[in-house]
Amino acid sequence: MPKHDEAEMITRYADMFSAMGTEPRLKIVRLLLNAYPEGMVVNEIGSELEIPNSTLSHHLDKLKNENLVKVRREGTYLWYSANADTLQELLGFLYAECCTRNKAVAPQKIVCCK
Amino acid sequence: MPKHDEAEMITRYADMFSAMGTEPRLKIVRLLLNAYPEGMVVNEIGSELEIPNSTLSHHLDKLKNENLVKVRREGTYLWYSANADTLQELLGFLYAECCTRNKAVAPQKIVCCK
DNA sequence: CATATATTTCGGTTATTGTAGAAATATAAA
DNA sequence: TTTATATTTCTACAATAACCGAAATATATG
Repeated sequence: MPKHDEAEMITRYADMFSAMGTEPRLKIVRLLLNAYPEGMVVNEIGSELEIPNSTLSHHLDKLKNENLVKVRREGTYLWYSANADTLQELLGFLYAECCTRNKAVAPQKIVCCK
Repeated sequence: MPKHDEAEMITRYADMFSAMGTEPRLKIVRLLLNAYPEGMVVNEIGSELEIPNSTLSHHLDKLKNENLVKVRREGTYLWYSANADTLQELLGFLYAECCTRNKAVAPQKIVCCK
């Protein structure tokens, strides 16, 4: 991989981790994974997690910027859902770093026997 | 799981993600995974990544606080190494969220065929 | 003990982020 | 068009975090 591409890659994954690196946002992602693949309406997320509208909108925006969630409009409502492709990338990155590229963690400790 | 334990768990994983959620720190973790299990001396990390001493010390402290790295002293030198147990936990958490507890991502997309 | 090297702590600045009330926009329905 | 509901944007503030030079501390060695 060319050097600047790798640098961009690191930046991108760092930004993804950062987006998940806050209690409210990690809760949002978990909630949306539970509701996968349909997702949830903003208002439902907000009342479930007790986050004010403007704050929630800000967090959703951050997650959307990192492609960790998707949005679709259905009439008046915006449905947010987890973006499985990006989560797969993130998980794949971490797995590769820990288990493949280096042998720090044994794959079977992740995949089975838990 | 009792409710407050789950809340603490979320906070803990959010903090871990946050610790990895910065370009210099993600680079440090990658570097230490490459050097696993021996690890690297602070100065070597700093010159490899071109991070000033005081800044590096600050980042290492954050990673240490989240147990993502370990330190041991050997004479004058401090050897930092990746903490495989914690990385395994983090990877396991993400895997469980995406692949087990919910079925957003298929396990085989992570483990093989990459 | 004096000196040298490794690493952290201190101090301060700047930048970023989380938070949320109030106002604005978007869509639907009456 | 008016009204109602959903969601975002605006604005501002407080808190946190990144950054790094300089000074302090720790350990080894002459």
